[in-house]
Amino acid sequence: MSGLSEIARAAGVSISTVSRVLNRRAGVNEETRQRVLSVLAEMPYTPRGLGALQRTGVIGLLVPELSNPVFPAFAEALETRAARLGYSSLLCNTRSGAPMGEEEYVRMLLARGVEGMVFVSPEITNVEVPLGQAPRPSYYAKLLADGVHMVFLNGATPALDVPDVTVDEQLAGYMATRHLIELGHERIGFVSGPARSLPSRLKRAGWAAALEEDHLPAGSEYVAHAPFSAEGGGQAVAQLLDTVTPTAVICSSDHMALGVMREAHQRGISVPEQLSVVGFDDIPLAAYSSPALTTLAQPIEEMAAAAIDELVLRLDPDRRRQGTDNYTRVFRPRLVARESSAPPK
Amino acid sequence: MSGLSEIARAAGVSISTVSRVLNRRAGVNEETRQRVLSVLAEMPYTPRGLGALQRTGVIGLLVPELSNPVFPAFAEALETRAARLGYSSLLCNTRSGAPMGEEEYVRMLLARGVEGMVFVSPEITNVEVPLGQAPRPSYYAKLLADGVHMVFLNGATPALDVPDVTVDEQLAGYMATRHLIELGHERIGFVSGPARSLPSRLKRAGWAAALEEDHLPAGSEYVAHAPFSAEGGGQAVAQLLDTVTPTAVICSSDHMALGVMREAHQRGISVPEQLSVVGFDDIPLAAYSSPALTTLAQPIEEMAAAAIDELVLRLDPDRRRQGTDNYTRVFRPRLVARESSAPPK
DNA sequence: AAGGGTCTTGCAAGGTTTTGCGAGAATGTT
DNA sequence: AACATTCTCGCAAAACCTTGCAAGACCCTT
Repeated sequence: MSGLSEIARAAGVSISTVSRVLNRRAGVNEETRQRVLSVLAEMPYTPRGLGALQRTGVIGLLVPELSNPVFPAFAEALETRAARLGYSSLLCNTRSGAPMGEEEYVRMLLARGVEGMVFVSPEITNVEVPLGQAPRPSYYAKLLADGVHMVFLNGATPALDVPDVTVDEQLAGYMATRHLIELGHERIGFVSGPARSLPSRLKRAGWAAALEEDHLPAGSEYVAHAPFSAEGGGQAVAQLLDTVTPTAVICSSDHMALGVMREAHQRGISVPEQLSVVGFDDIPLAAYSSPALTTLAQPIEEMAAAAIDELVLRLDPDRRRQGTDNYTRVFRPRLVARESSAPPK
Repeated sequence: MSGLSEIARAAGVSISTVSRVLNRRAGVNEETRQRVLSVLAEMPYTPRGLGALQRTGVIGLLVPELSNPVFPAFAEALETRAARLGYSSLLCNTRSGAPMGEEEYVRMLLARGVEGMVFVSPEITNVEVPLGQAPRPSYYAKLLADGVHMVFLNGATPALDVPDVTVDEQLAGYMATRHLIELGHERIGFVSGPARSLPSRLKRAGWAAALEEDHLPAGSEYVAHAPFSAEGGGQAVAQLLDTVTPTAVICSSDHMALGVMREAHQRGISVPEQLSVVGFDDIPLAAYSSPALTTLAQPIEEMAAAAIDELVLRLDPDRRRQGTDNYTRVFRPRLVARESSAPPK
């Protein structure tokens, strides 16, 4: 949240020059312009006095993609809740195009005068860092230091004092696996998202814990990594079917689970008779696949409400939380047993 | 494009009062507030600071909802194309909450300094106006007069000189029905969206035309209206199955078609053996249902590219289209025959 | 009817951004 | 080398927005 004067000082130019750069006016040397722009990249410009409506009633929502239906579902739930509290939402798809990363979108939103933002499955969860350790704080720390209000949804990190709302991924992995074990399965694969994804690693931990309780195999040969997509799910399950021939798999997302079921269908493997499939998310369409998908539901509405409420609490000067301490809410996933899981033949 | 002082003068209040209204501060009489707001509706407020930023590189995307996966798909395609041309996108879900209508979102986007916008299936298509007649121009005309750049995607109206990109809905209805006729079906129902929806009415016209060519029944008893949702599809097909017992149905959207297939499944009616189903949109998940959905594909990528290119053409002063004449591009839908359609038993 | 309280609104001070203007630097011309 | 032209960029004034404060209006109580 830097005004014109801070940026001018950092760039070693006058306020006027910064103003000219921002307004794309002529009369600024290209070299100077670049210097100002690079400073601007470091400290996002948020007009303060003029035009900078402090209470704009607008918040930003950042989702990583739109093709997995869980993100539109979260977006809609967040928007609905925000609208009820008098805020309108600007939605940004951070992986929409190569040139724009999450960071650039944040800067753009700040310049557009959003009061705060909700990050859904933020970039910060994609890190090659052992479980338990804290990843590099990256630019979120800077935003935080600048007093930008934000909330993480399904993507916390202990390194940052940001309120976060998440579903218990590890418990989800455990519950899904437990469900399959109780049905009598003994070879249970994990169709996982990329290895760098923290949620996938947490789910795997839960999966392994459940299996080890019953002395069932939980080695890495039972885990196949692939991108978060239906195609990825198909690829990953193909790999498992070609090697360890599981009788059941759990998946990192419903979206991947749909790919799994399609691959099974194409191979003539019937679900659930020959292969049980458990998804994760409970996207609205999960009930509409056939067989209807057994899945671990994230309480999307409740989580969205919690995230928005927490953000608004910090936005609203009247009811601003006293100690803005690290606020974490963990939601329990809920098993929704439908048709895609059954005892093995 | 008015500053605070113009608005204050127009509303007959002081600048301070307008400022307070804009910032939602307490201490303004409700009556006064409404007066200011109504003036604000007439002359949108654009603070010098932001409004002066002529080339913000930001465009707005307005979609009616997010639960039907076709809209996220369009949004992502639009964003990707825009990003490639150096524009970042702000996405708004106009039906996210009761209080915010499309119109308010437009105003908000304008105040946030967007350069132009793409309306996907805009409100204007929801009108109780006979086919061929022009609906009331509504507030779009005012935007147009103010020089706001916009493009309609799947929602044109001849009354407005706005470039538009659409799929040929009537042809889609015709092609879907033709496909089923050629398979040998004779009782073909139409699971339609609400009667006020122009696209649904166009599809119905195509459906009726195909049926009448072969002297097959095309009466209103073969048409069931329901909201655009999976639940709606289920309700509508239930109504048809209880009355005219069609051997095949076409649907206003894939989303509805999924509901149709679920309802059939629950009634023990097998698809496609006992009921053929043809959807519309070719959402990414259509290939992942089972049976995989036969559908009429909208060329989403191409349409999105056409819409963005047209908008950017008008935005960019260098390559601005000379005669900004009414530009319309109509895309042909494409039949994607998958598993949900087959000859009747 | 007077007094006190609350609500509403404009004024003016204070902070922020834009812009006209001029000085200095860089480049071109004679 | 001297001068003219153009370009850059800061200064300072103007324009603009926010906010504390006080005056006026309205209502209720005494």
